Amino acid sequence: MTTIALEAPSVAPTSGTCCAPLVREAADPEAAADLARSFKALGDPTRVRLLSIVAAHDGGEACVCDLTEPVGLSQPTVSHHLKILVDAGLLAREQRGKWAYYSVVPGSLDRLGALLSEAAR
Amino acid sequence: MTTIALEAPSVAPTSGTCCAPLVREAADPEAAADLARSFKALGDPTRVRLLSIVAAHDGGEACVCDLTEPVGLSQPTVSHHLKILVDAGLLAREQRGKWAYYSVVPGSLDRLGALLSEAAR
DNA sequence: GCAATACATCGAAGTTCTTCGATCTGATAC
DNA sequence: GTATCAGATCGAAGAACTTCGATGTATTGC
Repeated sequence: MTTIALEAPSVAPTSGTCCAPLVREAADPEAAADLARSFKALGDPTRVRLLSIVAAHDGGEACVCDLTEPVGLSQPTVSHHLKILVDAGLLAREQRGKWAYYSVVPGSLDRLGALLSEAAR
Repeated sequence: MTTIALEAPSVAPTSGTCCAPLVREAADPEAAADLARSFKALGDPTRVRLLSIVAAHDGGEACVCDLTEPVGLSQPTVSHHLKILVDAGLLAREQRGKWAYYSVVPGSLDRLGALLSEAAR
């Protein structure tokens, strides 16, 4: 029998749930919703690119003005996507002066990846 | 500098791309779209639950009739979600008699998880 | 104080997604 | 053959998402 314990994100700052089963018996709806929220944040090409660009940027951080041109979208749209990534716990935002610096939350992608790999066993 | 090579899914049956960078320099749009497609399939609570239930089911497979009641949705809706999971390369479909049996594609979740974990380094 | 810059927030328009009932396709059984 | 059952496919209705220009909010600089 496939007994796979997939932890809930805990990636999301607001998420209190932890260690909920994904593929144990029948993944309770709440844990499934938590997981889906995290994956939905990665389910848009623009957001994957933003994550990528931020991670590859000097110092591992970038401000909005660094990001609008590479993805070819307006500033409000980029801000919107960044907010979604922050809410998902994948990016961190730090205001310094009039700039907002975004960086990848250490371990956040790793944690999501571990959930999937663990689920596959 | 954060130099993260994130391979393209290759999880999707139709996907020909492989070994595209996610967070190397600025994730090319095509690779980002490929990745986003895979994650979008996991970006819905119902689909996470379906995946979970299938994996936890006896023999690691289940037919549609086993799935409608647990998720509390109509048969067309469940079929629709299953198709999305199959298209994403996460589930396999096998017709036996008048039943269609769905099972988790071995290694598919693992592969996605590895992409994320690798991207986190 | 005022002007300018960086960014967030606010509608609104267009698109996509989720869901359903109704219908169609195959396979089994008679 | 016909009836029945499992499941896919087909619109359609409603919700959610993506995107934008316009506006609001801080912060810097004069």
